[in-house]
Amino acid sequence: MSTDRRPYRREPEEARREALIEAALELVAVGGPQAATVRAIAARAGVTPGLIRHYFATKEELTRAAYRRFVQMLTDDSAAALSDAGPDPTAKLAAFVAASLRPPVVDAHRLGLWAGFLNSLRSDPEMRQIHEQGYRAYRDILEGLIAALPREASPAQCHRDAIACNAVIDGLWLEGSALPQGFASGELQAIGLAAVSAILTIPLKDPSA
Amino acid sequence: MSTDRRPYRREPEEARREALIEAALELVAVGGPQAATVRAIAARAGVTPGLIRHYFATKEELTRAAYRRFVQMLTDDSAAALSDAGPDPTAKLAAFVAASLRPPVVDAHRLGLWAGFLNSLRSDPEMRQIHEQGYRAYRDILEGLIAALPREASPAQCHRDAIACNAVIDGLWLEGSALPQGFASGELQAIGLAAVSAILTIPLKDPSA
DNA sequence: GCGTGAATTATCCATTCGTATAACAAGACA
DNA sequence: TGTCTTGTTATACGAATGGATAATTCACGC
Repeated sequence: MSTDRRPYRREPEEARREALIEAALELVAVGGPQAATVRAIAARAGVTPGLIRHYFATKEELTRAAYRRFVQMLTDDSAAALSDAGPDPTAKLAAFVAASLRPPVVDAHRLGLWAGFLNSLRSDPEMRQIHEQGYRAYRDILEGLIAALPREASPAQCHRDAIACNAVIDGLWLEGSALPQGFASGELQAIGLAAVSAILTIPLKDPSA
Repeated sequence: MSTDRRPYRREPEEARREALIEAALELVAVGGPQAATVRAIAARAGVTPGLIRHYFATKEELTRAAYRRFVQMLTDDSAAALSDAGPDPTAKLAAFVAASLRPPVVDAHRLGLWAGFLNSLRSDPEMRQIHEQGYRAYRDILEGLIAALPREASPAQCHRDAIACNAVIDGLWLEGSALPQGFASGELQAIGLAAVSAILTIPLKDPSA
């Protein structure tokens, strides 16, 4: 009597890793880290729990891979917004700000992911390294855009302005993601562009207008 | 033969509840929600795990009580800053902004707490209610301060300005808490005050200067 | 076609989780 | 001093956790 064993298909390594990472991200986004158990991840990826250990030595390693992919996702979205804009520095900055304040960047799931991973940063140095790398990259892009603007400002002033603009964007992102129905369509972008314009004393045209 | 049972002292109900809530908050702040197990909370509060169920019907109830206390803490700090300032609206707003951008409001533990509770908000409606209550209170205070400023601005404009200023504060709070060594002493407050001044087109004096 | 290596499943294990319940002792009141 | 209430500890239980290992079956090279 052959026992009825679950049928399966062999998949290339990259596809399986990707599916597991994707499943882990979805679970963390919705239910926090404690929802992303080995069994839940496997179920969502359509495999059995044991397979995870075949691709990742430990659950922590899968978590790190998932976080790496999350950070990558963030920077990819930023880069996409930049390449879509024209060569004008002012237009580039406006496009960057606006893209950061609408979906898919503004999204409850992303906020959940971000919060879910946050406390892992304290305990795991490797996670912290992944994090800081992504954060610096984002702020450097913003500082570069600000420095390229046609205005009189010292490098130190540009640095301070970048911090402030980054804060506006982060704060609006936070609130827009946490209370999705709290803002009208386009409201976040309009407020963000106006605030950045005020901080930099340079008018920014809404690229979507 | 009397077994050597752990000696103990009876405490008033409020003290015990408080100690358990405090222990739960500390654990969430440092290690995230998954660190706040019933056993860990009891150990940190200096009692045995069973006692928790004597004061809280379920762990979820303890979690809610802890979150309630956390939100209370936030609003208390804001209120304290307001009462310390003089009657001048401009000075009040400056004090409010500055207080929100220095310890103990800016603090890695607070950020950890906030993130730790965030994903519980989606699943638990009662938690969400506690949350929204606190959030509205905070933003209403800010909007009231802005509306009282000596300047020409419609209520709608005040509302938009409040959102933007709130975003700046939240964003700076976020970054200052996440990277404690990333900013010089007073830098966050200076940047925040400058940004709020620019958004509201009204000069704000640094209250600490 | 057919072995053969490896991807995948199945099963098991020790630990820890939240919760339930019983035993005990501390302190108030007589 | 003695009794009674109840705050507190101790112990146990079932479920779920991450991890380890053995059993299988898919798919590719020959």
